[in-house]
Amino acid sequence: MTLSQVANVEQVKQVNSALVYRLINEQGPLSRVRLAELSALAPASITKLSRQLLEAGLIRELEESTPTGGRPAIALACQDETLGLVAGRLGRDRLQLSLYNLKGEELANQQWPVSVTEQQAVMDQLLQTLGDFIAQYGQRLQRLIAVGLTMPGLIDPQQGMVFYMPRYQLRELALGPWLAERLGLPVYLGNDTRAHALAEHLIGAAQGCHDAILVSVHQGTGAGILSNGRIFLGKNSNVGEIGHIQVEPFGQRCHCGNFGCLETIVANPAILGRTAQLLAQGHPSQLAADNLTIEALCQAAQAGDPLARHVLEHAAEQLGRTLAIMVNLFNPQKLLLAGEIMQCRDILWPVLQRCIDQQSLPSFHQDLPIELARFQHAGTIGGYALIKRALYESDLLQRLMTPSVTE
Amino acid sequence: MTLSQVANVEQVKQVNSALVYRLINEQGPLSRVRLAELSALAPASITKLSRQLLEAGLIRELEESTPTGGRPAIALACQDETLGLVAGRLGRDRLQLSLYNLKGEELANQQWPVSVTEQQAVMDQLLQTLGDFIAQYGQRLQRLIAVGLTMPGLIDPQQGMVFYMPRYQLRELALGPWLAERLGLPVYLGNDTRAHALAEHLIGAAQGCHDAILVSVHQGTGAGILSNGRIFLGKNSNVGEIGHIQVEPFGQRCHCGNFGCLETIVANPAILGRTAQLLAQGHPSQLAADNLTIEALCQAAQAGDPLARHVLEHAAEQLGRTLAIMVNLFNPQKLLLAGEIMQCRDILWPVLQRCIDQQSLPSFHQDLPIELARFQHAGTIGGYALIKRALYESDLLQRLMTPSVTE
DNA sequence: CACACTTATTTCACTTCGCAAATATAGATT
DNA sequence: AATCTATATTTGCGAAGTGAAATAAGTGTG
Repeated sequence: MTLSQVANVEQVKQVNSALVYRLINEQGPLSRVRLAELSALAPASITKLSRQLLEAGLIRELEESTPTGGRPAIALACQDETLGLVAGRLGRDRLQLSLYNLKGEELANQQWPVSVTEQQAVMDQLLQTLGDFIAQYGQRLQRLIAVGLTMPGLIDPQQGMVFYMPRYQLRELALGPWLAERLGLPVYLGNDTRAHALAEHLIGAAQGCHDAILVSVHQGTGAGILSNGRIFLGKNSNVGEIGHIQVEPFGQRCHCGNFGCLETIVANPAILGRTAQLLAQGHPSQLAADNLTIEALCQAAQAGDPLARHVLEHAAEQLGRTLAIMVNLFNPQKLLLAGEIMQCRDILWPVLQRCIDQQSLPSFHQDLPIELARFQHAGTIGGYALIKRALYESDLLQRLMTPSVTE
Repeated sequence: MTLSQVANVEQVKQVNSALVYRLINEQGPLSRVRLAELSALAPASITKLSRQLLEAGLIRELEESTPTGGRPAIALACQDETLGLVAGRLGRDRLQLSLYNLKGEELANQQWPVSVTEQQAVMDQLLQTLGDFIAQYGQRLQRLIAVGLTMPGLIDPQQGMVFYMPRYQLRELALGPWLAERLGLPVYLGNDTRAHALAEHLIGAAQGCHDAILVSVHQGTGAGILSNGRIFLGKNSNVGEIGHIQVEPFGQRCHCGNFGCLETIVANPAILGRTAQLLAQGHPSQLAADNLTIEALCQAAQAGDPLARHVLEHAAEQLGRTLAIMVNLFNPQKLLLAGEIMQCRDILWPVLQRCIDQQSLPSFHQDLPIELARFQHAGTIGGYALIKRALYESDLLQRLMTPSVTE
């Protein structure tokens, strides 16, 4: 049962080079002296570490010298325009792929419908499409370092394994290693909402925020919980499936079998369903029953339509209760919300705020901002975040610094 | 903002010596070879580390030789009978102190009423009592290594600070350092319920269980959440105050100001209050209104008294909902329950089980045992757990291994 | 009883880490 | 041109873990 987190001397270097790399990345171009200050490492160590990062092509020296009294500092910056990655999201009916440089700029993107629903077929299409995409766009970068792939489903990011994704009948499939071997690139897998939260942490609205919660409302409702700068995953790596928290003991039956799950009230289909139902009952509204979309609903609500407002406020009420519980249980510094309905901020926010204020501990909700997420769709940015994190956490970085054995 | 978790070579040793110490502690007497296998360290390293632990008097060599074909192995065991600690709990109206050896055996215990309610007076009484207790019982051990003190209140264990404990008007008080300086011993502080959960993890019902939740129902309701072998504390170190999760939107007013908090239904005073109320309304019961205790309630319930059963089942229903939410949000491997009402296991468990089964994700509640905690009162064992953890996490261990500067 | 055999532990030479101090560097200042 | 100053690098050191070899301490065997 050996819980050995044994440490050895090499790991020290791994941790420190990752730290230096992260500092350069996050705090802009830095001189070696400044790095030494920030990292609390000795200048000599910075010299050694930065040399290796330079040799690996992960950072570069800038030319411009800042005018100080003495020897000009050489600023170190990340080599983040010529290095990049392929990020993908395998959604319920489409596959999106993007090429990012490490800076986070999207250099190319494309998407394809996925009509197959059987395991091997999906795997084949995924591999084929990825291969083609890399062949087509790969040379826009000097070097492609990895592939980050996200999907709505239960994922074990450690093993690169898809535990369960019903849409394509995936079950305990070691997709990561399978792709990695065939593509000749490291492949990182993750749940899309959790990866989205990570993206908010790294380059979005949760920057500098070690404890935050992202709630994303689309077809379902999911959350990504940042705790101490890390995604909280729990025993099975899948904490955040808040859609099936029961909020109405005698509520509607959910497809999961239980009653009154959050997803039966707060999720696009549920919201539209309830709207349609109320319309059919003859409640007055400017909405047309035949072309009901979230977009239309939001516009109507903002225009003052009582039915639209009512539906959204009802959803906000239950979402707010769930948020309040999460605030009590995770004590975050910030709440982020994503999803089409969030454009009705003016309608939703007051309800959410009231719920949280009334239903969570004062010391937990004081100064707790509720904000729009920077990325409103989980998209491919989550895949980018997976790779960025891997660089920061030294496993991928180490791979890039040791000239690989295979090539 | 320097997030520097910079690593240096010394830390490697700290981590490894803590690992070796922990292995010896948890996996019984071990030979050096076996330790090398378990820890994945080289035998040479084990020799060096174990020598230092021996010199510090933290472990000892056993005499008995096991009959193998070759040179007999020297078993290393923890020096856990002659080393010990003082553990205390500062409750709402009393102070309990115990002397434990490192094995966890209680060698002495005593308690005192605390009638003062003002900050300096409590501090003085605490210091005085601790000093006397140590003077009286300290020599039962070869060495007293630390003091572990728990209390119901908001604690910052890192700083040894009491954020907030209304009973004694404590607020942002650096009690740990204050006591440590005067007692000449390291003092560790912690919230009692969280420390209780830690005790369950280290020597109680959650041994070998990296993810578990303890819910304790006494005057209030609190939880200790073990995640990945550590107590989950959140940003302010106080995650687990579940008593103020709203479970009944239109419920009773709670002393915290909100309505329908869990504590207005599930907590000894709430349960007794509701019982009294129903009795007053004339509901038939064998209970006497004038001498209502949890003990009496439980006995009545087990004897089949309908009112007592009803009250307990109602509480279980709300507790179950809360547990289900926590299961969804933390994905534990085990649930532990503590408190006097838990003696009515036969009545409570089925309700809790049903709630969890109906209101949490199947993959999260499959094979999720609900058990009685080993320790039913938060007592002084939490203080013992704080010290034990400090030993395992290398900060206290390191202090014991370097012959201290002060003496 | 001497000898081989087996297993456990220690020793020793080696590499790596980070570190402190000394040294080199490159531009600004005088 | 000499000096100043902040920056970067080199050097030598101590401490970490490691692997191989040496040593220790028993058991079995002829």
